[in-house]
Amino acid sequence: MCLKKYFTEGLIQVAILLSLVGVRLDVGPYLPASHEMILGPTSTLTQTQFHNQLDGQDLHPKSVDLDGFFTARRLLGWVRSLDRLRVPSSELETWPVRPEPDALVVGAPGQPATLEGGAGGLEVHAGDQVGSVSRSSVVAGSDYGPIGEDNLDTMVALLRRSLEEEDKDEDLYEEDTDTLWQDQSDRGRHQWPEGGEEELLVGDTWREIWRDGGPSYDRANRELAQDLSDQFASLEAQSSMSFQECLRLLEDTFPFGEETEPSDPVGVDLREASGEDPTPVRELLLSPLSSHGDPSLDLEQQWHDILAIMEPEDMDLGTDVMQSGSIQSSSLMDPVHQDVSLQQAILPRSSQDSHPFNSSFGGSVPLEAPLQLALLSPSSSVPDFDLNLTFGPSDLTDSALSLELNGTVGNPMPSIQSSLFLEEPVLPSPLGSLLDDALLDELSFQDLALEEGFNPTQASQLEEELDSDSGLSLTFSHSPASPSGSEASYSSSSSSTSSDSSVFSEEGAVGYSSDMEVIVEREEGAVGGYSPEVSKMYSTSYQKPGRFNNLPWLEQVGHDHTYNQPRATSPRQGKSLKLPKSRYSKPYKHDISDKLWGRDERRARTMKIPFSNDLIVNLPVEEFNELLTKHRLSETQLKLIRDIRRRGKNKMAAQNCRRRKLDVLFGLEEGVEGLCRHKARQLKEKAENLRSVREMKQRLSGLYQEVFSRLRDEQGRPLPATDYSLQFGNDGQVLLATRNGSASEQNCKPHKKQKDGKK
DNA sequence: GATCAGTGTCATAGG
DNA sequence: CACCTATGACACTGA
Repeated sequence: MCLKKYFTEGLIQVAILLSLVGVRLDVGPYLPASHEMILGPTSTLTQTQFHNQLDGQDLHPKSVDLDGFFTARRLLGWVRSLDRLRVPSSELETWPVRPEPDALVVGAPGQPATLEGGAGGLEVHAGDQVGSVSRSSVVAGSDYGPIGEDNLDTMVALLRRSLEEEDKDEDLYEEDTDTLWQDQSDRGRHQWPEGGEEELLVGDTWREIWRDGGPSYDRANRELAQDLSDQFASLEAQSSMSFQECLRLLEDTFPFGEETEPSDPVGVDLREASGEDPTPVRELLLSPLSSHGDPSLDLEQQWHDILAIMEPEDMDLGTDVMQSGSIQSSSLMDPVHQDVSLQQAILPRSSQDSHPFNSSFGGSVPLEAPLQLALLSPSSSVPDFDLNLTFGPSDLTDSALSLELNGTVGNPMPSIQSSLFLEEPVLPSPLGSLLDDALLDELSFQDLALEEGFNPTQASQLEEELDSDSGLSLTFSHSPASPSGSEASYSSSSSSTSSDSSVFSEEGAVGYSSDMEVIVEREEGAVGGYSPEVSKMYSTSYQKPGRFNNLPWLEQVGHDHTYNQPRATSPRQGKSLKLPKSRYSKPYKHDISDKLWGRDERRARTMKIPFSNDLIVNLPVEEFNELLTKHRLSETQLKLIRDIRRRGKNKMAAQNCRRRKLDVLFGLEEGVEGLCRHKARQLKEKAENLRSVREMKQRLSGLYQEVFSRLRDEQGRPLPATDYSLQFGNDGQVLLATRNGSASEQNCKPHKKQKDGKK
């Protein structure tokens, strides 16, 4: 686990570095599944996983894993956000490196070692000790402005310092890794592509590293640090850098071809590192293609090596994808398409479960993947080796998460930009549209919206996770480590309820079974004992494709647990009414029976019932009776079977009932929303009408004044509007009335003519 | 320890 | 009348 963790951290560092150079990448597939990171590799067999659908972001807010969840979520989101992180080359130009003689923490003048919030854009922490390996983390924060030279200095120095400290622990580390290396080198040997004489030097170098084990690998790490320093130094030396140059730097960085003196304890003098010509050796060791051949081929090879570094166990996979041309060299070389996604290059994956934090960390991750490979499965967990670039993720801050908020040119789904990355929360529809209508109204319908109780804050709070899990649950009913709902509660409570947990008796069908049942279950679970012919016999009338009629302990595997998820097809999705965290969110016919077989399954096994509970519950009554008659069953068994059937059917009925309840509630909610929308529309209409009336009044007032200005009394003097008023008769006549109420017919017709003329 | 949501189960009504 | 479904009520469990 430690090594795995370190590998992940190293991967993060690689991601950071690649991103800093401007290469868009996504290392998501290489990270362990999020729930695995949080709960450990065995989490698929824990109940927490069952309830906390992390990939679906359905973690219960009361979960004790929440902290870890958010930490991992933040970290994962950050790393995946690197997919969108592209530092323009012009920004790289502003990264001069000034050599610092003292390696440790030499922040900017007057700044502490930790440069959080400093003028520079790099945040460097040193000396985080985890186990025996020192770690340092480099965090680029968009809020910090351009990366300052001092900070870069610090980072480079810390890189070296980190490796120095690592040397101190080298003995321990090597001792720990010797065995691993043996294993890894064996595996890695098989997975290196056979290139014969034409193999690139970088491949050879790494092959040696793999074969030689830890020491060489440490050297490689040191060389990597050395190279990084060199690259940063050369960045300083270059006043401008094209993307291709950045790529070349990247290529130079990752071959690890140099062989430093073992006696040189990592801490190569920074001046030397940032010296004038750090590259000759590396150039000598670079692959012939890299310097002479087709640059695209070379780049592919570099990626190939990077893949080998990152995922030696999946080397063949990377090779396959590489060969399939998923890395478009042309696009790599195209400055416009420089955001090459490592994920795209390596393996496509489904949009759902491979992006557990999709909705929270932006939709920039490619969603078009048609293929899902099993990189996230425990069996293909990250290799047990340490990249030794030991940037720690523990120092990642939220500010770092705000990296590259808007620079997502290649974002295929910008609309799903995470609220975490956006200043303004994305309003869910239809509230969002409602607000849109309101806010866009020139009559300041924001007030209206607020009056309606819709404000952006509330609306954003209504935002809800969209994901659902894969629909596949790995809850094994026979596994003691797979509590899986009621069975879990039962198992865990069986000891506490041992008082009434006597061995299955006549009342066993309704009572609680004992610990012995658990034992029986464990022992018999692998046996199953359901005669296949039974299933075959009744398969014509009762067929549930994909079910395991004769392997009841496998029935748990294929169950659809998406009932725990919000209704994906509902327009209510992502809205209020927090009620439905239940299975009733989808039609629940005969394909349920999730967790049905908790107690009853155990009882049935204890009583040696020769067919599955699935059959018992779901067979038509005729076939059910036929089934009973074809087996010699005791009264106790028959009673249990009938109880199982009754309970199973009632359970389904209850679930349907609850689902209907929720449907009613959802319908009401939708009705309320519709009424709200209607009300908003009406209010908007009303406001428009008021505006229209106001406008007409103004026009009328203007006309009124104009008419008055033309009126004259008998002496030809203008009539004061304060003394007279115009009144309009029903017949269209216009009367001039005095303010005291007495109207006069004075100048009636001329006035009318005037008025009409004005019209 | 209280509270809550989810779930299973029972009793009962009704189709 | 048997069977099934629906639903209220209650208990249990984990969070």
